[in-house]
Amino acid sequence: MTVSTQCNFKSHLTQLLRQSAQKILSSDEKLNIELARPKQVDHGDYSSNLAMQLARQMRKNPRDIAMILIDALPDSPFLEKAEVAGNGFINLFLKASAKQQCLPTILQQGDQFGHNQLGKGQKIQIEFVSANPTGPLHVGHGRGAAYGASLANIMVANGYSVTREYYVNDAGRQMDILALSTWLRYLELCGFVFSFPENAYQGKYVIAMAKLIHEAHGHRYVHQTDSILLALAQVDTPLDADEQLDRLIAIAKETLGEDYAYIHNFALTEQLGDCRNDLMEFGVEFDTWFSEQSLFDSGMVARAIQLLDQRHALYQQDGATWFRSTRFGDEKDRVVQRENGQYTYFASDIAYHLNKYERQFSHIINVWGADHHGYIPRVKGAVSALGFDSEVLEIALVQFAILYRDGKKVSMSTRSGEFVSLRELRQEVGNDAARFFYVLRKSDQHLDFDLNLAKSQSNENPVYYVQYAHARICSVLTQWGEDETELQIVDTHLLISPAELILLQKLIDYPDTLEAAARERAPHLLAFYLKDLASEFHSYYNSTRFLVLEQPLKLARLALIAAIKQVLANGLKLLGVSAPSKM
RNA sequence: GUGCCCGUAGCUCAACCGGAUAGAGCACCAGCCUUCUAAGCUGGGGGUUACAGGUUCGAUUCCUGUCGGGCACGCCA
Repeated sequence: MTVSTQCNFKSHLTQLLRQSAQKILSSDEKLNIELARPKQVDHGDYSSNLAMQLARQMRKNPRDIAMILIDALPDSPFLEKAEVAGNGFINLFLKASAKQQCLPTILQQGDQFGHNQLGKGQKIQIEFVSANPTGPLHVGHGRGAAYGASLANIMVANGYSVTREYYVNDAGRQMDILALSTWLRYLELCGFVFSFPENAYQGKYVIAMAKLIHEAHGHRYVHQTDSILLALAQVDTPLDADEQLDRLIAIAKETLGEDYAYIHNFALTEQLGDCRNDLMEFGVEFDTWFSEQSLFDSGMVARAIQLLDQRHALYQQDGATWFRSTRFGDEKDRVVQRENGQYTYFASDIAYHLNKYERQFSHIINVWGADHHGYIPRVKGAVSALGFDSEVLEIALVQFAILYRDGKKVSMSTRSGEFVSLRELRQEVGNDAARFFYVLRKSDQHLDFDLNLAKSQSNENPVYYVQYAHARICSVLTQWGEDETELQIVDTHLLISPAELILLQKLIDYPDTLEAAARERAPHLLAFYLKDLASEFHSYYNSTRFLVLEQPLKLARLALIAAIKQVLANGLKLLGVSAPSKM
């Protein structure tokens, strides 16, 4: 790959420094040369601390080393000058012509500009959202969705072959509680009176499902209600609330017989469909919806546990089967099969990860809510115990979004039905604002989501700032009225004002930013970049007129803003945000 | 109590795996529309990076301790 095809000056200059260092150092050791973009313009376009790093082993003054390195730099058509500064920084200045020649490249590459082959087509899996299908997605899930979807797009742009996956917890107790809740609401609709259990699902959507069943099938699923009504009436029992609920579930299963599966399946299908639809509208799509139940049906869970047993990672105690996760750094061992013979959630998760590894991904990224961090050692431990490289598995923790309404924290609980749904949020602030807002901070930081602010006049939302820059450029190009493809071949050497050179450099930074966002699994870097680029553009817009009389100057400037438009659109696309041509 | 994450301007957040004078936005103050979209721009004030030590040429970043906040510590999922 040549410099001009990607405007990749960073790697070009790194190569120059490496060659220079190799001339000086006789030994052929590995050099970690990192070029930084200095904050101040008089520190050059790129700077290196290489001389300081070498100071100790060479036993020389960093400044002296820097001088030697600069003298040994190979010739480059792009390098204007190299200076020693500060304690021994090497500051590198690009020629204006080097920056200018990138414009045609950007315009010709279009929506591919910034993309690279870092991933070399390696298969990578990103599993995200994976919320229990027991109710609507809430704003916390929204963050995981926005993060995962953006990260997936970014990885694709970096040359990875990405599988987006949603793990559907369709096998556990939570689903039973949903089925029970639905049936009880249904019984209410059929005229039965009782107090609905507090720890069952309270949401209105449960009543809506019950209504659908009632409308379609009348009283068909009432069956014999004596035992359930009796159980519901038994307030004063020695059982605690959870045990009560389990008892109700058992009664429901017994009473409904084969019809229990219908209610269960109906609720699952309904909620999963709602979830899928919600995400699709949010611009979040998956390649695979992986069913937990399928792991049981296919015997995968039994096979995984058996495999652990063969590797002597299990033992029996108190009637249960335990996994020796303490061997792998966990605080305590974990049960995989209960005294009653039932597998735990952890058991199916082990099977799921066995399945993931058997699919041979080079990287497996699990996007989890930060409340699951305690779960990491046991899952990684299980992976190691199965004989796989646990480094392949990465856990990206996403902190929850904390909602604020009228300056007060909104408490959220799915059970009580007191939460703000993702759908509600999207309707109120729009998909674009929600997507951008979600990735506007580091994923492992708490996100304070001020509903009033998000709902209020949108000019306070940074997404509009970026979109506005795009729309302004579109407007100018429309008024120019000529064919944009002409701009791919214009002479750009007239772009020499400070603002123009800053903008050119900013555009050149885009591929580096995209690479860093992938390497660090950090979409927020892209969001911040876009804000910066938009800021530089708005400033330029106010200081410089584009549609001037001089043809060459006009074309050069139009080429510049057309390239800015392209990069803004490319970045927004990766974040799942639209790039409007009018606002 | 134990473990993990975090603590940066009044508020919300950055800071490119240890670099140069710690940066934006919001809010506040003062300016800019007969010229390509004012959802914009220009300028200004605002900091002992929670605190105390340590490591080194150099620390917001790494180590130790203290204080403060979040989360997790089930034969739940």
